[in-house]
Amino acid sequence: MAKANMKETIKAVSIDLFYKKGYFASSINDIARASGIQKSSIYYHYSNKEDILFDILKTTMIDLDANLEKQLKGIEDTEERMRTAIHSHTLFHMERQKEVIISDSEIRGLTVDNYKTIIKMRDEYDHKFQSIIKRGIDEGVFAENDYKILSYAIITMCTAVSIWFNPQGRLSKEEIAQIYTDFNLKAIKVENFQE
Amino acid sequence: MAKANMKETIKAVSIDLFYKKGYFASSINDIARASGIQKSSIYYHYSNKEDILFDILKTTMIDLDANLEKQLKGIEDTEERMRTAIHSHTLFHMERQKEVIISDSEIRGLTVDNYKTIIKMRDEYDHKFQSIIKRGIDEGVFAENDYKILSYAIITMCTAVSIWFNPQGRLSKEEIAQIYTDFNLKAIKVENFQE
DNA sequence: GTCTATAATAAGATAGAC
DNA sequence: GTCTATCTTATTATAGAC
Repeated sequence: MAKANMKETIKAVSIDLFYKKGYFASSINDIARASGIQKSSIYYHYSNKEDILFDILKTTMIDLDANLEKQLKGIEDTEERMRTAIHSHTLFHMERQKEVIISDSEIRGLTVDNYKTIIKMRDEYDHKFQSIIKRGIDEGVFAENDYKILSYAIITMCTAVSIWFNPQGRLSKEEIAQIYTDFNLKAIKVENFQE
Repeated sequence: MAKANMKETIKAVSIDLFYKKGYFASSINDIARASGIQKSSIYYHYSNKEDILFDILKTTMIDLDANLEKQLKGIEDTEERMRTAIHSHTLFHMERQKEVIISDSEIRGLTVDNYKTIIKMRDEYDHKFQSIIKRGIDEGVFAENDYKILSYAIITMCTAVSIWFNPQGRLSKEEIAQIYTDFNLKAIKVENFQE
């Protein structure tokens, strides 16, 4: 943590603190000390505490969405798009564990305008999952069901991997993402040869 | 909110505030004003702020577990036990929406001993799901898979219903619990007549 | 770009009267 | 069981020097 880019240092340190202690329990002083500067110096880089939180939440959402778009690019088949979306979402929530946990637990720390910005980005992201599920049901590859409820169910399950995932655990990120993808695909697909 | 039982009033008011604003963002003063008393009077009923949080988290875990045990009582068949466990867990997370959201987002507000108490209760509860899944796999009713990962996946999905559930929404609690139960059962069952 | 010093406020908690 | 008054400390944020 040299002084190469202090703003990035402050951000990285804040991600660490907000993840461990929570946003409200972390003070500007905590962030300053962990960054190796005085608390007043924080205000040269960020206009206030909320600004740091907003920066974290915004870049996380941008990266999450960019990640999804990149993975989906060129894939046409609906089932394959669903597999890819679930896999990419799950993997991201293990790769960026700290930031996504902050994103999910600290949105209340934002004032109205910033809050609306993040919620809007999130809604647009969620909508992409809903479109795929809806199309799958229309095409008859996915079983008839309430596509909104299905999207909430799948997204929240794959988001929550960030809560229990342990980088030192038995299974690799890739293995877990694969189990999650198979699990959800099996649950939404039409059953072919059944009773 | 009469003065029938001020301790219960304080608790109910705190559930409301912690749910809306978060534990750290809610002050003793906020709780006092919403309860209709002065902030010093809070300390007659609770020894400190954390004590209120702990009371909420503890009773929620006790009720959650009691609810599961009550529903499972007398059911022997593994698939039926799994259905019941998922259904009861999901329903509880809609019935007690505010408290479970606090439980999931504010455990960090507890000091070490209290934290350990809640985590232990939670682990014991989770273990009951793991046992059912493990037995189902051993019996050949559920598909071969990592039973721990499956338990995390299912529990976190059904827990997260509390985040998006809207009491004024299109579907009833019962309908949602049914969709969730069917979804997860389909995902873990062995496929019988497949390719 | 970072420092020291300080303002302004709000927090959790206690003492003691009624 | 609830009140008023107060202690102590921590917080976010700003002013101005270097």
